[in-house]
Amino acid sequence: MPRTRQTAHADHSRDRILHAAIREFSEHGLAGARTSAIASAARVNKALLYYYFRDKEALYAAALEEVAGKVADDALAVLGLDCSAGERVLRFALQHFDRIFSRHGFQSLMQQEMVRFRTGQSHAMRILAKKAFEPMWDRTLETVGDGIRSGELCNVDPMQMMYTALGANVFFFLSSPMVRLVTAIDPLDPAAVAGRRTAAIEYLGQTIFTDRKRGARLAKAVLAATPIPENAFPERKTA
Amino acid sequence: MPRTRQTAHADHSRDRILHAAIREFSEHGLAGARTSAIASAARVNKALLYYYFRDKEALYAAALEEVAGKVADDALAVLGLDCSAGERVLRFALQHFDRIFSRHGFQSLMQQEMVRFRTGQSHAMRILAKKAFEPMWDRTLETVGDGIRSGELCNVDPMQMMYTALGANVFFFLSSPMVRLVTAIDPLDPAAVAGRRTAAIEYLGQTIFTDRKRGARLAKAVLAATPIPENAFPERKTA
DNA sequence: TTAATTTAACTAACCAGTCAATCAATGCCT
DNA sequence: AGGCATTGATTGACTGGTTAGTTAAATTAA
Repeated sequence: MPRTRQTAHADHSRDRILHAAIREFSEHGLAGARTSAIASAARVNKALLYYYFRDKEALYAAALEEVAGKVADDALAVLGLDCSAGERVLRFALQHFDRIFSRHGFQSLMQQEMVRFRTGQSHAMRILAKKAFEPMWDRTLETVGDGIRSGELCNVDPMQMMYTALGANVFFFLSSPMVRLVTAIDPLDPAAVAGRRTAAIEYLGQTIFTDRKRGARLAKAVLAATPIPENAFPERKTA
Repeated sequence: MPRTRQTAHADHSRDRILHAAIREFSEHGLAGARTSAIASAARVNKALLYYYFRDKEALYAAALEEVAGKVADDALAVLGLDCSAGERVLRFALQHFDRIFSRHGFQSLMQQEMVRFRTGQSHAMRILAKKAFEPMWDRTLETVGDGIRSGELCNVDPMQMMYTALGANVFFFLSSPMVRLVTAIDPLDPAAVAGRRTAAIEYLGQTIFTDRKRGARLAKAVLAATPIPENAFPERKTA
């Protein structure tokens, strides 16, 4: 069907709502988010939210889906790269780090949803799992498996490997507010982030490859080839 | 001041409220928690909450403080044990794992608070940092430093070591709802938890000690000496 | 009696969600 | 071309239910 100028403009509104929602939900959670805040951030009347989305929860689900979709697309692109399995794993971990840094709202949303899901009140998550995480997961295990079979990677349980690799990334950002309060260091200072980024990937390189030298070399190469992305989703100034 | 039977009973009510609050807040967050739900879970009239606590936020702060205090006490006890620095670090990491498992509410509460703090709307956190986390943190760095100086532990940045060790624990539990949906495995099944617990500590033993054999041996010993605790805070049955 | 503890009943504010009305393109008819 | 109905997009004003927080009275222990 042909896009008229009107429906194009409408899409634009819908989009602004969705992105305002991602921000608001990631900062305040489902219960804490205010629909009026979303509307005004999107520069739109509150009733318009209900024109495009059934209710608050549907908007929340749409926000989650948008985020998960982007994450999965990015990840699949990296895992489909034309390089060795080991390098793909390194790039995957690096992308994971960079995403949490540059789009912290995404991570925040997912984390909150995990907690909500755990307490047995989330339906959205099932959809996300099928649509975004399952393909990503399968592809990751496949890649690690390839690496092990070819002898490039150490023969350890791929799942345990992922816990270590991704857990360190998540925890670094998760703990940063507390670390900033307790120590004199600000872990989110650009230099500190860059340092941790390098440390995490080099550490992974030295840990998962059978040939440690090669792992270290690859880690350095991947880091050199991948600049730190801009923070696309900066914290809002506190009023 | 002498404890009368009346004030003892009062403390009991206050205590029930506090623990009901920990549960409710950890499951629903500050905004999602309902004061009436807390009151009825504590088998108490809602007005009593406001007799003991100024308002919802004060109750939330008290819940956080209670949790952080317990965590810090437990941790300091382990770090003060009469054994080698390396063993203390292993025990510390194991205790961290066991705490997240057996008192998931604690972890959930802390995580939510980190997000809240990050968006610049938390005052409670500053108090926690000084009261609970700073002593714990100092003591941990001290212990790792001792281990390095005595040659027992590898000379790596203690902070990076902690990110790896604790991050893996947090991430294992954080990701479990998603893993359960995506794979056929339930990571929270007792056997799976026990497996991950062993893997995490043995991995740490093999990674941070200069003498890997000794690290592996110590890890096994510590695991053997520490039974998995009961889940003191089981998930509520979903209605 | 007195002071600490506990409650039933109430209120004020807030907030998700609705509705009727308006606005702006698009196409149609003559 | 110019009016005119149609359809989609958007809004201001409203409401009903929920929930944090209050109050004044009742209960209990010492």
